[in-house]
Amino acid sequence: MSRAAALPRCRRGPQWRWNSTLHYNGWFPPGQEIRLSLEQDLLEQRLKRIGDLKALGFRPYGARFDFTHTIPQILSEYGSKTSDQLAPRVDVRVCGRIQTLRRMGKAGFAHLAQNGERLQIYVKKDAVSGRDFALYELLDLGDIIGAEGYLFRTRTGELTVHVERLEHLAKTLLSMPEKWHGLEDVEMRYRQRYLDLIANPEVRRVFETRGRIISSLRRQLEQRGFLEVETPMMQPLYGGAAARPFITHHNTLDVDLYLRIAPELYLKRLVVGGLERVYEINRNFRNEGISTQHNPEFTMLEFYQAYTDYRGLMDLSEELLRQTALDAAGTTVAEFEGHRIDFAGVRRLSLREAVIEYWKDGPRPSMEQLADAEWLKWRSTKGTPGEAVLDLFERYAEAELIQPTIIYDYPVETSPLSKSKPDEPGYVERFEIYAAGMEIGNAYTELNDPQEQRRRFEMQLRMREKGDEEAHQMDEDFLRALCYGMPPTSGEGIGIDRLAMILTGSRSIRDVILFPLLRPEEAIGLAERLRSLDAV
RNA sequence: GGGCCGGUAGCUCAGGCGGUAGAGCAUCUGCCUUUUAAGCAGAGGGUCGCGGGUUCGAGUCCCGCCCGGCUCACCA
Repeated sequence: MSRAAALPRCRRGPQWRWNSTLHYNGWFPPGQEIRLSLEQDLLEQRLKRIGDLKALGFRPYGARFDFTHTIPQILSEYGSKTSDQLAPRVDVRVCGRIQTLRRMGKAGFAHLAQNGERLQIYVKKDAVSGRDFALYELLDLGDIIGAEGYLFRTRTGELTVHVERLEHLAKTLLSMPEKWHGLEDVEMRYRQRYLDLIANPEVRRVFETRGRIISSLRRQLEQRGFLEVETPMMQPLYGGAAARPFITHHNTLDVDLYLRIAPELYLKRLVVGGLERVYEINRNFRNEGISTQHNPEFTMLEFYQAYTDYRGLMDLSEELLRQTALDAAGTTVAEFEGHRIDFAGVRRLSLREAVIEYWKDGPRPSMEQLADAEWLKWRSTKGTPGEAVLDLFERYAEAELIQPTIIYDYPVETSPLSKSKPDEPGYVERFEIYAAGMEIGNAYTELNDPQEQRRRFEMQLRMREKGDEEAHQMDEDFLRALCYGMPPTSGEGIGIDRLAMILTGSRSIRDVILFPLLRPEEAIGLAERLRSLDAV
C-alpha cells in the first residue's frame, strides 16, 4: 500500500462489515476480539458530533458568513497596534479553519487560518452564550468556523479576538496533519495537495509566486500590444516541437487526435492572418519521461511578433525576465540550489562559443574544428555535423549555464521551423535561454518561405524514416498558410514551470505544479465507510 | 527503462546480531477562565506497502511485485 492512502484500506470479504458496531458473521473464530481502526472510530465520532451540532441548532456545513475582515487584513491593520490603541473596542467578524486548539476548561484559545495567515481567538464561558460555548466544546482541529467579537492583546501580547458569538461553517471528518512537522510525505503532498496547502504555509507562497509570474508576463505582453489567444489542444497533426504525443479519440468524428506538443503552427497561422503580436499561455503535452524537470503536461508561454527577428526577441526576453522576477519575487535575484541567479541581465554567447568555453576534454577546439564534419565524427555519435555540435553543447555546456544565458545560432538539422542565417546556411537564427542549468526558453526567427519550409519538412520526413520518432511531420495546411505570405516574424516559448522553479527555489517541477501526474491511487474505500455510518 | 534510497498508529518518526511492536502530536475520559509545540492524570488505536521463501520464530534475512523520491538515459 502506498503511504498516500490516508486511510487504511477497507477490508473486503464477508467477515467485515463497517458499522457502528462490528458484526461477527461466522468467519472469525468465536470470541476473538476485533478492533476498529482509529480512522473508523474518528469518522464515527465526528459524524456523531454533527448530530450534536444539529441538536444545538447549528448547521454542520454552515451558510454564508459575512465577515468584516479577512485574517490578513486584520493582521496588517491591527498587527502593530498596542492594547491602548485597540480601545475603544474594535469589533470584527472573521472566519477560517481551526489550526490549533488549546482548551482550558471554561475557556480556551484557537488559531484560525485564512489565506495563509493565522489569528488567535479566545473563547471564554462568561463571554458567550451557553449554546455557543457548547459549540466551542464540539470543535475539532480543521473545522471551519466564524467568530464575532473584539480585538485585544493577551498577556503574552498576541493580537486575539475576544469571542462573543461563534458560528459553525464546515465540519472536518478526518484528522489534520501533524501541527509541528506539517505534512512531509511527498506522495501525499502531491496527491492530496489541499492537505499540503493546509499544513505547509510555504506551499501556498510558491503557488502565489507562480500566479504572479503568469500575471506579470500577461501584463507585460499586453502593454506591448500582444493579444492573448487560445489555439487547439486537440490537433489532427502534432508539430512545433520534437516530442512524442498523447493520442485521443473523438467519437462523433471518429478520428484520432493528438494532444498538442506545442501551439506554434497555429500561432503562426494567426500571424499570417494579421494578428501581428499574439501570445498563448497554456498547457503542452509530451508523452515522455517524468523527472524533476519534466511533467507530461506543462505550461508554456508562446508569443509571436511580426517584423522583428531573433535579435529583437533577445532584447525583449531580457526585459521580460527581469521584470517578471521583480513582480513575482520582488527582486531580480533568485536563490536556487545554493546559487544566486540574477535576472538583472542575460549573458549572450553562440552555441559554438559555449562548446568551446565549456570544453572539458583536453585542449579547446577551434571554430574551424566545430565546422569540420570529420573532426566532429570522432567526438559525437550523432548522424550529422549539426546534431553533433548540439550534442557537444548539451554534454559540456548546458549544466554549467547557471546565470541566465542566451545561447544563439543553432544547426539547421535540429531546427526545422527556423529561418537560416543569410551568410551561413547550416545554421539558423535561433536562441535558447538557460538558467540554473535548465533550458527555460526557445526562440527563433520564423521560417516564412513556404518552399524552404517544404524542404525542411521533407528533411524531417527522411529523419523519421531513419527511425527518428520525434522528427517533424509534414503539415500541408500550415504550408498552405505560409503560401499566403507571413510577414518576417520571430517567436519564442518560455517554460513557465521551470521559470517558477527558479523564482521559488523549488528543486522539482512537481513542487510548482499543483497536481503533478502520478500513477493512479488504488481504491480508497471511503465511500463504503461513509455509507456504513450514514445512519449514525 | 537502469542504478540508489524509502514505505512501521490518522500525522511525524524510532525500532543494534531474527525472540510477542514504541515515542511525540492527534483521538477519547477527567481536571484546568490569558494559553500558544499549553499543562496534569488515565485510556484506546497497528494486515509493520503486497505476496512468497528461509527459520522453532521475520518489522528485521532472501526473492518477486506495488507505490513514491533521487539519479542516469530521453525531453523543455
